[in-house]
Amino acid sequence: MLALSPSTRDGCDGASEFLDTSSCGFKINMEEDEFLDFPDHGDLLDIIDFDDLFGVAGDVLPDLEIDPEILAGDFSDHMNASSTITTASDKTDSQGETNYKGVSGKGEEVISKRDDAAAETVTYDAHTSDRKKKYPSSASSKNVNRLSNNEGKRKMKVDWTPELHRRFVEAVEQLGVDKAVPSRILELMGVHCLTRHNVASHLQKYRSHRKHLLAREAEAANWTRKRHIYGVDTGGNVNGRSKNGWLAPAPTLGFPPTPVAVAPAPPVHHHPFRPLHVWGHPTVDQSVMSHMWPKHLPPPSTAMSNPPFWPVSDSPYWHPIHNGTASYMPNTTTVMNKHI
DNA sequence: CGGCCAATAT
DNA sequence: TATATTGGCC
Repeated sequence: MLALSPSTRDGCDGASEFLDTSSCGFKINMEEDEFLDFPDHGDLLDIIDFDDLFGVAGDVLPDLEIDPEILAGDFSDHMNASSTITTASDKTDSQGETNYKGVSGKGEEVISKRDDAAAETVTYDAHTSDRKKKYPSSASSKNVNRLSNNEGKRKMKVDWTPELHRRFVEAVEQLGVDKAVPSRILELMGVHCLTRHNVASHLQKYRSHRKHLLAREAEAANWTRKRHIYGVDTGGNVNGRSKNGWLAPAPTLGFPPTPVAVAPAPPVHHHPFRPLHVWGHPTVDQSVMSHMWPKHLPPPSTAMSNPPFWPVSDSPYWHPIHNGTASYMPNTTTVMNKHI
């Protein structure tokens, strides 16, 4: 816990300062500290700022099946502690993606998933902020925390927090998925803490996920189509591939055409919520969403549209972005269901 | 510099 | 065991 780093310099500090504030939201975990672990206790909780989360969450909650109790009960406790957290403060600044809260909406995550919460929350670490100050200036932004035991092994593990990832995605979008290269991305992101390698790897992963998603999407489309054509239903097939919740209609991408999505998958049925993860979309989606639902600030199902999540297990934040260059067509994503 | 593969840690 | 992230190599 104390590893915060009095010195705070990993190389990150200086660098990202000017970026925008948000940049700093990321954090790095110390090697493997226990920080992340959320014991049941709630140490983390203390750290975390549910406040923000919940604040917004309110909207979402209703949709979700979260137990209010839990939230209320546990959280309240934390809250006090959370005072420090400034989670939102720092990062929220960004375009207003305040969706973090939305996250909480997920509900499940909050409670059980430590990953997300942890990640995010931790990210902002109260301590850090505290001591470091959240100014955009330098400190705050470290994605990387180095944990050095006394020894000084500063291994930093980059935590690709939602924020960070978001930035990453933005950059990629701007560049165009095809053209996005590590160095550029890095520049765009403005986060100097990261190394080319880091980005490259992430990029790789990102691409990979994207590919998967697209593939999945296509597949789904085909199936649906087939079904439609043949009039046969696949029955419960549902393709057994669902690692975690792949089949679940991702908010992000959902099925494209899905003409008849209705009867497709029996097995999955309508569970309260599919898997627990979420698929957040970084930016684009949001934009899109906004367009779609201009009236209400909060989109219909906010629950899904939260970017805050993590790579909990599958494809949390990886979403398909087409090149952001000019088109924001969510083609795949977003909107597909409308016609249903 | 960019990408991929392999290794390691969680 | 699966996944995420890092490091190294081409």
